[in-house]
Amino acid sequence: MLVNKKIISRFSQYREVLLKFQEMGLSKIFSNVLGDAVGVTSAQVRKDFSLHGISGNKRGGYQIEDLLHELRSILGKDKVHHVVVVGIGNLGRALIQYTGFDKEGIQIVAGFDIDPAKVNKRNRIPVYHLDELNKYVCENQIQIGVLAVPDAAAQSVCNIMVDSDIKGILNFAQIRLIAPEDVVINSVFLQMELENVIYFVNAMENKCTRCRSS
Amino acid sequence: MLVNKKIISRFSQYREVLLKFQEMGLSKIFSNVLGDAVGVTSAQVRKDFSLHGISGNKRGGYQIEDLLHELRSILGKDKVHHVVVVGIGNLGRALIQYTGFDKEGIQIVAGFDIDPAKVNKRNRIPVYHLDELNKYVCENQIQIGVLAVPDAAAQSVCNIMVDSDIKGILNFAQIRLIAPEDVVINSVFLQMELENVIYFVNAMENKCTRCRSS
DNA sequence: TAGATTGTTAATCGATTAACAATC
DNA sequence: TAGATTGTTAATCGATTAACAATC
Repeated sequence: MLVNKKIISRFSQYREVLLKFQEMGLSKIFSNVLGDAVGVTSAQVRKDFSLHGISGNKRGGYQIEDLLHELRSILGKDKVHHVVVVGIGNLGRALIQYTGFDKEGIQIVAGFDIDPAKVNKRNRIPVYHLDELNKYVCENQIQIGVLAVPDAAAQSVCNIMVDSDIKGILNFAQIRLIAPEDVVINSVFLQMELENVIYFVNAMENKCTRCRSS
Repeated sequence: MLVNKKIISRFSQYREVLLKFQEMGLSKIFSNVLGDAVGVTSAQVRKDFSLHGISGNKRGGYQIEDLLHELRSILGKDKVHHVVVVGIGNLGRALIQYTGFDKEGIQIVAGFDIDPAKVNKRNRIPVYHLDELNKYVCENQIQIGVLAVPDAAAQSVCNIMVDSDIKGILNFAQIRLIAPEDVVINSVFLQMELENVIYFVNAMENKCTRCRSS
């Protein structure tokens, strides 16, 4: 499934800004103000909203409360989302220990690993053996999973997750996962992100050298 | 600085595929074969290469060795890049413990934290106090840093990094960092990536419900 | 009403792709 | 030479933006 990350990232930002405006006591907002705050044009704001069936008043702009209500539901913040983390290596452990997701309605409820030594059911967030994933996911109706296993194991673990009826995977392995059409896969390639920085630092350096010498 | 992530991610993939082809004993490759392997058109491949001054032979395709040589230098793999990690929380610790970067010429050489309790100079990768960042970066001519501190501290730590003459930052804090034009900033918003998955799983579910009911 | 803002259509922009002349 | 592939130009596509009619 192909995802348009940009629009959802804009919605996240609209929401953040609107929450701040609301805190400041404002009740309505115009597309150009919101656009400025987020760094997009007013047309973009209006189009984003209109495509999602959100309408304002021709004269009075948009009601912040209405917008936030719609954004809550668009972004799925109207319910708590339970997430499992599969692969309790350094990254997986970091994710289950991070407590910042909770306030955004994302709750990491369990970890899974193939290594029995990592199993620990008495943690704040329990870690189970991978064999228990299917049962746990079914019983707790989990839809979202984070995949943080080594590259070599990623596809087979992905298959297990898909079989367990997980519908969305945030993948940290450096491979393109293959999954059915109806499963959402979003991959974060950390090494590539770092390589990106290196590439552009290099590129910039070369440009400057050229500038100086010319 | 605005980065075109797509092209560099394609270059990374070209490189991976070419390494495999080379291992299989091939010495030349056509744009359509490489394109197929990476999932892009042959025109894309040729354009990417020609824009970077890489040329092939009208009849004989591209020499794999030449391509790899160019890609090495484009991707900065012709030298080892030293990277520091600032902020040794869960994520920062995961990054300095991860050993997979090394084989790609990326070497994490030190961590920094404001908490004296996290300082430990006898680790495989030593952790110093943030106050020592400036000195360390100058002495070791570090250009690249990973920023993994809490959101509230991110901008001020970013400033410290920029002052120390770090030229590229991989940022994990959920804020838009402000930095001089000549500093490359690449941000990974993990929470947003997870929200993305949630959004599209929701969207897909609604679509299916609608399909079924209609 | 006059003025201002939305909602939407048409124009623009950038990136990708198709097509084909050049040429090995 | 005939055939095949590059390198590049023109066409296409999707996303963003400008512009403006509708209307509060």
